[in-house]
Parts: sequence; structure tokens; C-alpha cells
Amino acid sequence: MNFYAQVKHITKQIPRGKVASYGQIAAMISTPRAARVVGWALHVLDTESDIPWHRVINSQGFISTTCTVHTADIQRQLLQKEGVVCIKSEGLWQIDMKKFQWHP
DNA sequence: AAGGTGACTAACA
DNA sequence: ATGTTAGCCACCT
Repeated sequence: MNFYAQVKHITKQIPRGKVASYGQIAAMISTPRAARVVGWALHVLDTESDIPWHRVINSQGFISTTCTVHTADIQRQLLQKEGVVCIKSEGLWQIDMKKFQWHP
């Protein structure tokens, strides 16, 4: 089913200054429960760099990467560069979903 | 080939 | 309200 291509397609449509959650994207490609795979898909696809992978975060608005190459700090910087406000919350960076979540 | 893992979630206790 | 459990689906060993 070319899950990756689907994830890629959706993720590319996220506008600047907006974010989406893994579950949200999974739901858009008619596989609502594949949130984990979405995360992994981004992990793999980010190498191509034509995808705004940093605009994808978990449902609570937290940056949840564990990837040592693409750290939360990098993601935060990319987001802030686009106008997304990141708040440091308990050592983690959080985004205000009410304001920045993408509503397609 | 089969089982384990994960950048997730929503439902329970 | 906070901690745990169980589904999820593709990739890796």
C-alpha cells in the first residue's frame, strides 16, 4: 500500500507555521491506528529533506523525536523559524496545538 | 519465518 | 488526575 508515499504526500501539504499530529496524519490516509508507523515513516523520509517532518508532533503537542541526528532542539529551531511558538515544558518543547494545529 | 521494536493513542484502573 | 495496557502496522534482526 505504499504507506510511506501516503505519509509523504500528506506531510508535504502541511502549511508553514502549522503542525499536525501523527495520529492526525494516520487518520488522513485511512489508517487511523498507524500513528507509530507515521513516526517511523518520517524518520526514514527525512533524509530526502523535501518533507517538513518537523511539523509533525504527537497529539499532546510535544516534540517526541528520539533520533540523535534530528534532535528535538533541531526540530524546535525549524518550527520557530516558521513562526511556530515552542514553549519549554519540563525539559521538553511543547507547541500550542490550539493555535498551531493544521486544520485541513 | 517469527518475534521484537517504535518520533503513537485512546481507553482503563 | 496520573499510571498502565493493549492495539497498530511496517521495518529490522
